[in-house]
Amino acid sequence: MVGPGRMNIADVARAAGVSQTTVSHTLSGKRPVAEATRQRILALIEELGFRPSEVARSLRTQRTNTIALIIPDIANPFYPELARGLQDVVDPSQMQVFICNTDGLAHSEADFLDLMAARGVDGMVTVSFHLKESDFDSVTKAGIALVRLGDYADEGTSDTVATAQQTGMAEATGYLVGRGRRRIAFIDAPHGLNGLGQRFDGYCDGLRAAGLPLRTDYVVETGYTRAGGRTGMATLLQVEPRPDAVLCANDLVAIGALDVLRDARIRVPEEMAVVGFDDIEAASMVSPALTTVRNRAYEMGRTAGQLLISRLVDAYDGPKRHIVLPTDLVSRESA
Amino acid sequence: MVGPGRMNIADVARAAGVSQTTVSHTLSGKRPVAEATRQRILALIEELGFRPSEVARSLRTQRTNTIALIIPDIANPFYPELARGLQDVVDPSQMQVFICNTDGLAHSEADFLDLMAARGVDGMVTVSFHLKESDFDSVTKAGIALVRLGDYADEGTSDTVATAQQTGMAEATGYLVGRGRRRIAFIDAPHGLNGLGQRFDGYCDGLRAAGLPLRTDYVVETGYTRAGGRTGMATLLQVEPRPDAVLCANDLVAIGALDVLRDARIRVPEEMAVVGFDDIEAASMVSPALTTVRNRAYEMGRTAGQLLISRLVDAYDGPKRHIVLPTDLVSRESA
DNA sequence: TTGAAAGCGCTAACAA
DNA sequence: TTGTTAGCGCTTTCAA
Repeated sequence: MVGPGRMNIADVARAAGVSQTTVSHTLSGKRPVAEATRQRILALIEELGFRPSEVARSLRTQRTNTIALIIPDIANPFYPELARGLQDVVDPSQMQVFICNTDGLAHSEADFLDLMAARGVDGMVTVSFHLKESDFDSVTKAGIALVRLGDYADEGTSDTVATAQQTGMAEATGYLVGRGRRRIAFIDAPHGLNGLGQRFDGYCDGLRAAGLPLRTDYVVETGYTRAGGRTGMATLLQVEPRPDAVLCANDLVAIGALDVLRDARIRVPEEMAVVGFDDIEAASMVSPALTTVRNRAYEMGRTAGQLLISRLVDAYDGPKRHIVLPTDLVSRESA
Repeated sequence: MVGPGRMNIADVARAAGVSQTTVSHTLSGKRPVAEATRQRILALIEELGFRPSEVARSLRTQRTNTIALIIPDIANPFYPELARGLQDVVDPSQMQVFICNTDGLAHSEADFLDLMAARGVDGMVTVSFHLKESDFDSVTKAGIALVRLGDYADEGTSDTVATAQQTGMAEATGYLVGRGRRRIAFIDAPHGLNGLGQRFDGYCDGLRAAGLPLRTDYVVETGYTRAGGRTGMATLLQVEPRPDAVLCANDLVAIGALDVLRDARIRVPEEMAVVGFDDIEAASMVSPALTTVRNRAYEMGRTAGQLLISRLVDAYDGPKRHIVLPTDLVSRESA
């Protein structure tokens, strides 16, 4: 009540003339408390402004009601949506979310896994480029619920949420073919990382379905960024014959590509169709508005949260679940 | 080592044939440990994969090394940048950040303050619309370091970081006047909330400095969103004589305004100049690229983090600091 | 309907 | 250089 630290349950108990046990049960409702006592304690709690320490509670119960969201970068426009989806779903259970930015670094991804386990989070949601199945062993062994996001070959050992990226990109390719495009290029992001080849594979599928050849000079590999898109498009403009359409690894890349096309006064979509991937908020803001493959970030976050909640709150203990969210083509102006 | 829970410091001590104290000091370095013992313990820790429980440590030390970032909505493009700035600064001190979305609801703002205090966070960074000075009493009384973001009249009682919004908007107004605009409108967001009138005040200042009258039919009030910008601009297009420039409460609103202008085939900036506020990432992506007043989200986050670190790590205990970040006009195509 | 007491896993004062 | 022990603030078993 006074003193340096906050007031604790003992202070309340003393003031109410009962034991800590009774105060605890008044708060938790896990055992009946005489109505008069209950009211007295509640009034006192209100008056004193007492809130039990979550830290102490966590130590005792071995539950922290926290979740770690381990992602490359919250400032990348895809992830805030995802984070919000997760938070909205876990919020009613009074669970708080730690957000960890790995910047896609292998070292950092592994470190956060460790750090968050040491913090005693009840669950983790991860988007990782470098971690292998076995890197999660200590996490699952510690009883931490895990949901991995993205595409993984080794689906057996944790819940996963993925997007049908390959199908989505194949559809987008087909869409361009249907619009009469034949010289379809692809601006890709670095491969060799978890699940990132899927978009490229979808592009190949789409070409194959249309009986078009895969031209290696129509495929350029850059970064995930707008700057990458600029570089990639600049490169493609050197190729003869010039492509009449380009699929991009994500929207940021596509927006970079649009920059170059605008400067070069190449009309979109007449001379060059552009298709992105993700449907970040900015996709609808640029002009021409970006035609893109919708990758439901918010839905991914929600779904991951639901998988977590089912285990942490509803005590689901069945087999691992592997959810694949559909994409859909958002047809705007750029293609 | 086995059993249901994780291994603890006692397991390590037993395996090494020393006391917990020695293990603890080997980890913390707070007291010398014989080199041979130290090596043995370190090797054992490595081998067993032991990490001390942060929860137990927090209970003992009364420090959690966590910070709460309480904001309206992480999915609003201004806040991810801010969050990242904060995280980058506190990360080296091994501090983790809880992100809380209030959606600008008074109820929710107050709840998170309470909840995060109960979680024992060492610091808080808040962006609130509704909270008054006194609402933070229990937080500061609990010894939690506090940084409030935005503009406040009651600067005395916590560290604050603000943007020179009023000046920035006045400058933007002057910029338009300098370009020959005389019929300058303003699309505003709801007032009556902390600091939100500053942008409007800056607009008034700018008009006054140029000797232009404030026309009430040139000021429309909508929401903070792109949709709000659409509504606002649609309203302004009804006014006679039609404005030749419009300042917007933020970039999202400005982008909404651009939507309407594009549909109405009104040329920007020739027939109507548009200026936003914030310089979110999308501002440079739209076309015409948005001229806007830069509100350094990342810098705000960084600065807030530095203020926190100075108190939490460097034990600064001097007077409250009130930092005002300058804005600058980012001149692009829309004005 | 209530209380006493143990213990979650650490850290740090005190003792040797 | 190391160990013993108390205790952070709760929850929960056991007992009454």
